Amino acid sequence: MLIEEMHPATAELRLPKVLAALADPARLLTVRALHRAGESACTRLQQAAGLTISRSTFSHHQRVLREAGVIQVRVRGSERILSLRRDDLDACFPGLLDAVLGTAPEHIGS
Amino acid sequence: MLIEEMHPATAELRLPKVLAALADPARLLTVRALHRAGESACTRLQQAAGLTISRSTFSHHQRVLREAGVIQVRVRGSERILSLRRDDLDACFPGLLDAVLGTAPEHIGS
DNA sequence: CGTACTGTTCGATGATTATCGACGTGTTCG
DNA sequence: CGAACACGTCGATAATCATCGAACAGTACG
Repeated sequence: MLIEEMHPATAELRLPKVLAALADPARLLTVRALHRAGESACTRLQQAAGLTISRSTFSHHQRVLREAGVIQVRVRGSERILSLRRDDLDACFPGLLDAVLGTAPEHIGS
Repeated sequence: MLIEEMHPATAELRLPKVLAALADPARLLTVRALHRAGESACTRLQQAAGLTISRSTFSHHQRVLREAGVIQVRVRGSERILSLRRDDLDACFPGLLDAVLGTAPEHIGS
């Protein structure tokens, strides 16, 4: 059974949903790691982000980011390659992603 | 009984907490209305933001914004005057507030 | 003092969410 | 084909959260 990967159109992006997606520490680290890596498969990205959560939890976070329009997923073989929707985010929320990516580490952690 | 109003220091501001505070539609509208008004008391601000929620709920939102470091509260007579902590936010998260305030209305609503 | 106004605090409640393990599905490779 | 790998989905659980009304506290004003 092929399940269509949900990717909201650019015009459908909503700020509260994007902010909620970025507000979770695990997802925020994921996005920042994804920015450094350019693009990456799930397991590799989870390691790059330094997340020790279970795979099912990471899958959940990946879904939240995708449904908010923050990341994009494409399939390559048995892997899912994740990448930032940089252009779409910049078009809808100019400066937001840059602000999130540019924030100093001391203002990220607890 | 004087209750100390909780205002985190600038160095204590954390991005996930700020994003979570801004992620709620009511709070997002509040912040944007506060930007337009400059500063405002609770009831007036709630009206300016077009929020039809109860006063206790608005009080809750105001607390979340304050504890995240997004807004500032000072007492004037029987009123509480709310204002944005613009300089502190700009210092910790350059461009973030501008992005949130500058987002077009069609990407705010549902 | 008593009334009106402004706003907070206190449960209570229903909704959302982060997390996990178990299982299923598609892919690659021997 | 069969094993190993990469992920997603399901159901459950515990925690967090948005919301409300009722009660409370401080201020202004007659």
